[in-house]
Amino acid sequence: MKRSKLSVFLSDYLDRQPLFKDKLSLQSNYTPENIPHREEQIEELARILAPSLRMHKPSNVFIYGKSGTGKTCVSQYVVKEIFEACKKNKVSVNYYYLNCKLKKVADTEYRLIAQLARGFGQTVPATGLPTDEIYKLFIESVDNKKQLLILILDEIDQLVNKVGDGILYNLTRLNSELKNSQISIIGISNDLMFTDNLDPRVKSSLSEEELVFPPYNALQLQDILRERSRIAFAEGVIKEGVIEKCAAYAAREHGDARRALELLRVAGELTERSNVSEISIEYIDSAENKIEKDRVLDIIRTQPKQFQITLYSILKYNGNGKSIFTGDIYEDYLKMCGDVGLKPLTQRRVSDIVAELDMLGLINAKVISKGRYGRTRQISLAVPSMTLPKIKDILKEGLGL
DNA sequence: AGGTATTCACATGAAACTATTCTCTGAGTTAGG
DNA sequence: TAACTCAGAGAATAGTTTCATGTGAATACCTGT
Repeated sequence: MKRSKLSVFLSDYLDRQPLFKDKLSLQSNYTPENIPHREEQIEELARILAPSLRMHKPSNVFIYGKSGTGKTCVSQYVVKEIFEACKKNKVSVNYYYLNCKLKKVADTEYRLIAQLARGFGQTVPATGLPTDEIYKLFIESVDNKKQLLILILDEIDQLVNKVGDGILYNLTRLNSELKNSQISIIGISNDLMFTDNLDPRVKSSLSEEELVFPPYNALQLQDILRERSRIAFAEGVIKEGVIEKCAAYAAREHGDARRALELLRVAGELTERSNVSEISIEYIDSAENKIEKDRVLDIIRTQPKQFQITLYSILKYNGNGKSIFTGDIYEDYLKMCGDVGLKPLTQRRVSDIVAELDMLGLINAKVISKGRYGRTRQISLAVPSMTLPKIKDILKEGLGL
């Protein structure tokens, strides 16, 4: 009697007290109305942006800080407040938030400007037009009335790394093209050294003001977690010490609040799934494992075939404890391409692929010199060995082996 | 022994190429008046 | 004659290839003692 079993399960599920009250508040895109331990930065940013209330162009701001230190959160919060205040006072201020890392949305100059133009009601094709045409469209749509525009560009370091700093130069120059409107830019960067290798002209005009967000320490993380968990979880489902442990884990990782919240959320999900009514410390460990495992498996699954073959070659060598070098991998890669029926890439490209796999954290690839015997990368796997069989399965499936 | 020069096996960079997707334009075609 | 179709030119973009140059240290080769 499968059916009754299932219905028992379902009604059981409904009878049980839910752990979560509002799970959304643990998701990374949630903006809380209260941001603990960032009062200073909020105040500073507000002070910088305040001239906009009088319709004066605020300075451009640059915000630095490691991931999960509340940069996005704070800037969105402050700008939104300013926007509301301006609306109340009938001051024509507008803002637009854009994450420059989003694939296919804002990760090139063309797409960034196109996305902005779209934000102001233009219909812009995804490709086909020259870039300066897009600039014209954007300027047109912004300049049709007198207004102040605050652009929040999140993770611009990624964009500039990819397409160069010309785009920032164009952006700062935009103001001279505008007759009625003015644009202020808030640039957000994870990379603390970002402006160091920037064109000095861009640097001086873009970072008129700078804000640094230090990482949270464990105690601050606890406050954040407690605050959120009050919204997210039902009363009393979190056992003693859970929050502290979450905070400690995340503090170890340069104080990333996002990680801490994710950890708590996944721990909650695991607890719920195993039919337990209280989140205990053990679940945090399994949550951490699960997050890491999911991340790795997901990355591997979504890689192109060429990457998968390369990784598979590395995997095959890994067992015997010998060090592996690019040359070995490439040889094996060629063979595998024959087996799978794919046209092999050049060694140049495979070398880049290995470097990218390293960036993704799937392998460790260190460039070493073997003296007389050349220079190469020393490669080893960087995934926990317990996930290896699963990875093999995914790769075999992806490659049709 | 100590110092310098070679040399290997790739790494790293830059530019050019390929293929795909998409717009715009203008010539040619069609249908209706 | 206005509306429509369709090919061709140009752009953006991602993924590669081609060509060129760089590089760290184990060895080979000197050199003077």
